[in-house]
Amino acid sequence: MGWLSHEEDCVEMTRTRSAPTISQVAAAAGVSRSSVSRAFTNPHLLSEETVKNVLRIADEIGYVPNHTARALSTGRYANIAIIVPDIANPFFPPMIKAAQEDADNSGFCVFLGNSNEDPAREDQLLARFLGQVEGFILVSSRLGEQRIRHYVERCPLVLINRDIKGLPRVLIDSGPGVSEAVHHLAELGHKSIAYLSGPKRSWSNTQRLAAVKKAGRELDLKVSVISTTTPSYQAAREVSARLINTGATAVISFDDLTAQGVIAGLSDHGLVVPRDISVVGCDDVLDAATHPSLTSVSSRSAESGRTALSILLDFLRKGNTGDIRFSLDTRLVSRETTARPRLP
Amino acid sequence: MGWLSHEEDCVEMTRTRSAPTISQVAAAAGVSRSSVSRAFTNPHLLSEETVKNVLRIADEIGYVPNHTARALSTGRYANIAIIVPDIANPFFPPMIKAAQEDADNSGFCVFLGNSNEDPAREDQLLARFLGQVEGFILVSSRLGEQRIRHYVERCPLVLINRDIKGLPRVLIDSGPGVSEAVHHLAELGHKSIAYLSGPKRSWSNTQRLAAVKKAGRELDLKVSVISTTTPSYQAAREVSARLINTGATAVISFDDLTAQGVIAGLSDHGLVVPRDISVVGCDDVLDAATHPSLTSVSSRSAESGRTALSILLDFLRKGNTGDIRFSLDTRLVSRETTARPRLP
DNA sequence: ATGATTCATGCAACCGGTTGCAATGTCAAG
DNA sequence: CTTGACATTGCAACCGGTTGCATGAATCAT
Repeated sequence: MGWLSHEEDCVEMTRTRSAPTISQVAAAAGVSRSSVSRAFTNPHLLSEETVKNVLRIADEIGYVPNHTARALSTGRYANIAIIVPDIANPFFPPMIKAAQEDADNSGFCVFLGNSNEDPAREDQLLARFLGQVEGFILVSSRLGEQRIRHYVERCPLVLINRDIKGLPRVLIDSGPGVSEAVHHLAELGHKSIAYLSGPKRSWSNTQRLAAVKKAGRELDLKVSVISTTTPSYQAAREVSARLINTGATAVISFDDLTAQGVIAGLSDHGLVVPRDISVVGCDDVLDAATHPSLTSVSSRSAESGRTALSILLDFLRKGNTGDIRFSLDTRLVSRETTARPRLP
Repeated sequence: MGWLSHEEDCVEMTRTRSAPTISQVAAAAGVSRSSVSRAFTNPHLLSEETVKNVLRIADEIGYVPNHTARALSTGRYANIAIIVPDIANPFFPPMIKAAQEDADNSGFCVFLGNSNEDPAREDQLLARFLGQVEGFILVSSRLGEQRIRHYVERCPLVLINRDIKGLPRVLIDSGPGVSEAVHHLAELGHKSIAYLSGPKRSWSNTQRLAAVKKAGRELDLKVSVISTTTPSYQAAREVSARLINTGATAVISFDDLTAQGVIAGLSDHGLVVPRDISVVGCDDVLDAATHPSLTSVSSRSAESGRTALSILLDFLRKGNTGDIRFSLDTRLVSRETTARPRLP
């Protein structure tokens, strides 16, 4: 490991040759800059011959229209930004990937911002992107509503998993899936379950907690709630004692990561999943790739990205608005971490 | 699920108010545009009083310098682009996250491109970003060497996991880590191990296979090689019978995903990891987040991102560099899926 | 032949900043 | 009282495109 220098064949990175400009093409082709411009953007305004000629020369010189200059004069940046709390959280990549792919197909480039769950950083990112994008997708934003509204005045913006009236938003509604999970547990014979809570201020957490409580009430189950400091694997692992003390025979955890933490924590106390305790995750980011494979509430993360992007592009094209609130429901994916409770 | 419209409180997204410009600030402050510009970029050229005054007025009006306009006139875009084959592959997000974070701290915005393993798409992305970035990080590029060199002439570029002479590149060398894994198994007392192979033509697979064989030879272990059709969880799960037939008491698998498949497959045959068979993964994308937590060869994906970024920024600041080939070695992260073999 | 249309192209202003250079003012040294 | 050095500020050109309007030529109807 280290820095190696090869003297042989030092092609290396030299100072970058500056790109050919529209003027150079114009000069070489013997036409005005306008004509070159039009050859690229409005060829129907020019004679076929001129267009062909200009394009040929441009190609020879290696000219490519400068995105930035074009953006400045037209105001159409052909860029959008996606800001997420944590790229490394497996919940987000499928979403980013889907949105990015669709943006790409519409000729848009996408900026990616990682707020690290920090509102100040998120704010800074927004500000930095503001002058060079046509729109934002803000995922699970931690930013205050006032700040968000501030940015909306300047630039179109679509929220994912944040519910603010009047702003276009896509919400993954854990309700149905979580409710289904509770029913699933009840059917297996569980009487007492626990919910391992995520970040207090998170919209998803609120949703999930409410759904667990509601379904628990309807089915006459005992529902205990356990909180962690942060929704991490380690934090979840460490609350297992409290979890066991509740007497619950099944746990629904805020997300898949914490669910895995729970499984490890239970194991630390000699308990085996699902024999001794059943565990359900949320988001289904692991597919079936763990053993035992995790029963989880599917999150449709990719679809949310696609949907948000299409709302954004629709707005950019048609100016259409209205109070858009798109809700994606979820369902339970039943796998190997849930089973009948042990007989007492 | 579906589109809901609330008539009440339709704040909605209205046509965007255009941002205040430098001229407006200049007028309001009674100074020239140059002075406003300098108040933001070279305050030391102005009297303290003027600076204070301009900034105050700018703040009142809500003026923020336009990134695009600035980029056009200075040529400093303060943007870079990262292009990866597949965002959803858990190997990449930590890398992207690390690079993005450092870029952020240096005032750079980052574009993210997803080539979907498709050279043509990758080429298109490069072209599209070209006019608005100061540099590229190209990860596991699938592009032909000629095309890459073509772009390097136009714009600084750093490669990750692609070895082209003369271009700055960061390579993750699985050799040491895999070798360490073999030693680890040998120390535990294993005499016969297996390598579950990944894609035949993959550079990483070749490297890993070679390292296993070499270390096995040195330590006088029996090494069996098992191939799968594709390196998926399911495929790995399905070869467990063949695996068991080799008589190996430990397996090193191409990556973490297939390692998990192996664990599940062994379980299908009533074997428990690590009691009956030890398993080692590669890339360490799961952290400790599974149970039992996976012993794996760390890939240092985040570090590779950080390193590539710092090479790029160094170049942007200081200019010329030599032929940089930065190699990151790997090491074994020993966790819970490896143990002494059962006594025969 | 003539005025009206249409087509192809160029001119010049503009997008919103930055920056080299010149102009003006201030102050201290000679 | 000059003179020169230095600090402040404005002027105007420039970055690389786009686009409304004007121009001139060719086509067409009358």
